[in-house]
Amino acid sequence: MSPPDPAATAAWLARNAEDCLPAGGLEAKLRTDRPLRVKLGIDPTAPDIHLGHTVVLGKLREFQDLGHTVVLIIGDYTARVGDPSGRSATRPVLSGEEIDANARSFQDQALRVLDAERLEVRFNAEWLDMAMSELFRLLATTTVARVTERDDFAKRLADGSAISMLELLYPLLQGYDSVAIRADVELGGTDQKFNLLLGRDIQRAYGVSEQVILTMPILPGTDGVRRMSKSLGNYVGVADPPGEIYGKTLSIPDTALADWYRLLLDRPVPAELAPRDEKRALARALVERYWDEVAAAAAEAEFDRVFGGHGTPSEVPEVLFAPANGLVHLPALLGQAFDVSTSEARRALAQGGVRFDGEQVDRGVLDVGVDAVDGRVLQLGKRRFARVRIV
RNA sequence: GGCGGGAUUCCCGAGCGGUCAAAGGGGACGGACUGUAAAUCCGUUGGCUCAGCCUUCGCAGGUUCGAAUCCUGCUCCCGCCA
Repeated sequence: MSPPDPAATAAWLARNAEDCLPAGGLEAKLRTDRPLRVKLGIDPTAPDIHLGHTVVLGKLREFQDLGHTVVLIIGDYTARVGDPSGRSATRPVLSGEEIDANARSFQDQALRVLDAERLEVRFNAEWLDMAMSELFRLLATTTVARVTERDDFAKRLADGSAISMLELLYPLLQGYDSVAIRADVELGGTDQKFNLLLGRDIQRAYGVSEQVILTMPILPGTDGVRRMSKSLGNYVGVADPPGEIYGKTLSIPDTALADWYRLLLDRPVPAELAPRDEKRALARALVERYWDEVAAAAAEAEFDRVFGGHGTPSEVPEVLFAPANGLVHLPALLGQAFDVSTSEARRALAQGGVRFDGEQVDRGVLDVGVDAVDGRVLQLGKRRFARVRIV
């Protein structure tokens, strides 16, 4: 990338970003002709990295490849305090060990996208565990009106729902991170726009050079509607096995295809492909990225066999079953094989959702002879398989 | 400090003494269909020794033949006025 032209480089970096503010800011930073410090804050409560994260991580990687330094901030201090934003159950306070383990796991996975060179990992307990006098100084940098401008705060305020003090504080703490590490650029999803901008104000108040903010669009999850997130269960993890990445990708609605192509592969949907192949190509590309070509081809072949050809997977777990007086009680067998309740198993049977070697069990049948099941592949629905071994 | 609102099955949310395992939506699951784990349509969605039985409606008691629904006391949450 030499000799780099700052204007062109800035435009290239911002090409698929939602916002890059202030205008001309990134170009000016690049003109300083030194490695920039590019910040991303992460929350160590949910350690698994999914494709949604990779949109931002991929952008960080571009900065790295241009010679800049990525500073990953692990929000260990804030996690230790616990976020009371509603339903305390969803956000348990984590112990130090858990946070450390999560942070490590996050780093491992992040390295599937990031370059270990030019990477600095910092924990914000390093500077946030401050004296109260210093906290006061931080709090004095901003007003309530300023913070409650934030979209979601404004909305909640308007309809009379709860906002905790700590939530109000979060943007300030995040902004202080930027002061502490002297961030030149901070990345985030579009939902972070307010916090990132506030970071600039706080940096200014501390007499530090203000960061440029760059926000990336939010990747829709496998449901095609809501943002990809672990808690919504609509995510594809970068550490998922090839078959999972492939299958989950094929399950996205067609309407999400364009976003996935643009945000994950940085290219438009190939116009020459048939609708079905557009998605298969995407799924293959993603498996290749996190595994390799061999795994991608294998995942596709496996998928075609199991779902297209209604075959059984090449590898299925085995379940050992001890029949009572020569008969196999199917609800019991299903419960043992797939950890479903008896009632659930009965329902599946009543709905024709149980098969042996692909052959549907007649509805209403609850018991079968040993010979009818031993060594055969039991299937529940489309996705759960187990080879039965009578003992 | 005062006043008011609320806690329901995975989630949201109806219910206001029996017809309630509890409407509706979401999600999930199953079936059909198909180019896919897409879309669409249909069905299911507390547990069990399953035409019956058992356990659920914040917690603990009480009233009643009978309570998610009424009363009392707790616990927690939320808003408003100071």
